[in-house]
Amino acid sequence: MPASSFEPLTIPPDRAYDALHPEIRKWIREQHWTGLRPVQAEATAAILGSRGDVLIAAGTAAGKTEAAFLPALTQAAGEEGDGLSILYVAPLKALINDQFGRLTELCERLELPVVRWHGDAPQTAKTRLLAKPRGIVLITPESIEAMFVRRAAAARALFSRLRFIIVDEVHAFLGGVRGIHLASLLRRIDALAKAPARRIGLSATLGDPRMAAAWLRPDSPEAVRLIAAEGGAELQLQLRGYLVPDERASPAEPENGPVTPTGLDAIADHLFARLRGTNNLVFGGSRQRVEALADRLRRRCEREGVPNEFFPHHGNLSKELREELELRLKENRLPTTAVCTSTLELGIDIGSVRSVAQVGAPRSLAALRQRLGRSGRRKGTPSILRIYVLEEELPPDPDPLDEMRPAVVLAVAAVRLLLAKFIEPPSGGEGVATALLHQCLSVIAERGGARADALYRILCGPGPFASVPPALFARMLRGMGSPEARLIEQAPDGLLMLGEVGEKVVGSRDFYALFESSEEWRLVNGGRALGTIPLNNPVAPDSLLVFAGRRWVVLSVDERSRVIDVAPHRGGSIPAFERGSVEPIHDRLAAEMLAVYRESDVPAWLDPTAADLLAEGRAAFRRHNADRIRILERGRETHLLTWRGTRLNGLLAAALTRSGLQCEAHDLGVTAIVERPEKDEVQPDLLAALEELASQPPSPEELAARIGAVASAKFDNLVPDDVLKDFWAAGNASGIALLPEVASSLLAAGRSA
DNA sequence: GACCTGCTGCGGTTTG
Repeated sequence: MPASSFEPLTIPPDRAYDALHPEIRKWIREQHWTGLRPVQAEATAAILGSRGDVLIAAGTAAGKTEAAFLPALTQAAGEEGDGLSILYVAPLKALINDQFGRLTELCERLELPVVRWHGDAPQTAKTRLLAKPRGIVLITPESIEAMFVRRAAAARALFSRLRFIIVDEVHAFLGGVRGIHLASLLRRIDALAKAPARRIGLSATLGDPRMAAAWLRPDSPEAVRLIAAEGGAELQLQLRGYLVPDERASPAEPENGPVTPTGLDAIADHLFARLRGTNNLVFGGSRQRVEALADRLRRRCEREGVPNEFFPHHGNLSKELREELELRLKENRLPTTAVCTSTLELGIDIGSVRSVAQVGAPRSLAALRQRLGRSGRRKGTPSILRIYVLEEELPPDPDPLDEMRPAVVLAVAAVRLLLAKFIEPPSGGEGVATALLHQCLSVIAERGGARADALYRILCGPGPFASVPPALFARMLRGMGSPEARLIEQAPDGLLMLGEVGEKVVGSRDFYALFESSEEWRLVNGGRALGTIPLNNPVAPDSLLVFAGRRWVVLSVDERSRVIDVAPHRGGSIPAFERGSVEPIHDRLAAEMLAVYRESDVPAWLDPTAADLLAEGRAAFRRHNADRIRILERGRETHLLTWRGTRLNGLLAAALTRSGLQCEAHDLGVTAIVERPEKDEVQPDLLAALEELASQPPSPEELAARIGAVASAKFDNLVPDDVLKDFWAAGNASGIALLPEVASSLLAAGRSA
């Protein structure tokens, strides 16, 4: 972002403190702060010394919230009613509650009301605010949506004079349907106001700040002032490898038998030895593995006769159990290790931890960074990261891909990119159609009716729907108004109103959030809620479960209320949580894996087993000549080594179905399964398919028509089929355009004889 | 062979 696009600051950062409200300066002195941190001084200068938007990107402990609020409150102080001064938007209710606690005292002194506005927040404060709207509201995107749909008049009264919109954890809104939703809501808030409010974004460290700036202010991202701070803690790092027996080779466990011993036992032993006595986070990768690890660690404590200090934390555990653990970490009185999924990644206040462990190779550098940021936050203490990777013992006639030890190589590649400070850009494309349909219904509900041209103008200017052409928009509206859909209907004067089905959709409690939620069973022990498991998980009385780090026997199952009553038990099987797809890896991480295979240096941060596995993988890579040859045959299967990320491999696999091939995408590329393995050549149709792909690639529309499952987001089933395919085609066009190049390089590199 | 996030308004009852 060129500095020349800004007007000069009227306040230099070293004078920022003096520009703050006298009452705030007094408050700062009472906190015994030695002064403003650099990020806070810069942000104060930018917010009080200019009129533009500001993006603050810094690590977890840099004091970002104060950097935004101290100057914003300085301007809001003394403002009288008829509208809010500051709207703060956060992705989590817990974050809103944290900030509320930190702001109340200061706002009281400034005589500014501050109100929490989310589903669990007290109603009385909301009602009081509506009587005299002023001050600060802390809110979730879904509650903004609800306000537009249910209390349009209140929305106008609250938002018409806003000075600032502060968005916390901006990185959590980039590249997802929830971010599209919020961006659209911010646009609609601006439309209510006499003058658009300034926007302040708070974010973790970003790979490319320009993308966050474009999200924050789509019509002039170049004018968003960026304030960035690098976290500088020393990093202590180890990658540990574990070789486990091939579980497919061993006979199946009898039902209700003991939990299969795996490499997790060895990992649990190491975690027990290293983490006991301090606070730590262990990221397990899946809820099932979190449960398995926490269970092993707890039993380990029992065996040693010491108090348990290892507890699970994931999205299926009840709020009570999770908050108990969060409080125990924050209070820091008893040593505590949370074994978690990504639940403890975002900025809930749990204090600093001694170390972070990652079980399984990291697949996202953005997430790895965020996780690592949880340790080494105090001055002079290092960040400690341990990565544990499992590989299976090879069968007598192994597959070349297994021989290449991809898990260990992926972990090495991820650490190299971590050290190179690479962070992947947000992935985009999905959910645009769902969000646009949803916002059309929402605007019609807000206004009690709207003309098509007004809808287009309100929603499709600069922002998440900017690239939607009027003709496609019109087709979507026509589809929504069709006799089968009945989402909307047109009055004789042309006004679009909600139709019979539209009324039902908008009236549902399920309308406000744009992400899916499945119905789940509640697990209860003696009246105490333990958490939930998905509905598709079959359980019956006498079934055994491992949940919340303990073993349970099912006492009763109540179909109607979806409650499972359980009691503690010794023995059990691990619940099979809902299975989805794998977490995608980025092109750059796949390319780094190739670099790791090609080179021969062994990083000092590998333990002996990891070093052996890396050497084994590299030897297999050379043996298969995989640097030169990218088409590897093995019986029925032909591996195409693309060294590309998950998204492109998925498109390649889909494109090859055009020639009748069955393909599977994975981390090293795509595997085609051919019909007649007795032929000792590559099936001519695979080579022909690649040649055709190189010379005559499918158009995005053609590929969209071929793919059955383009519907993935919440309201996609309400979007007309042909319209949905056009949105999919538009979202994937850039990836599809790369297919000829990928096909050509596969062919040029050659194939195994 | 994945994870996470959120939720109105009304009428009734209870409580300070």
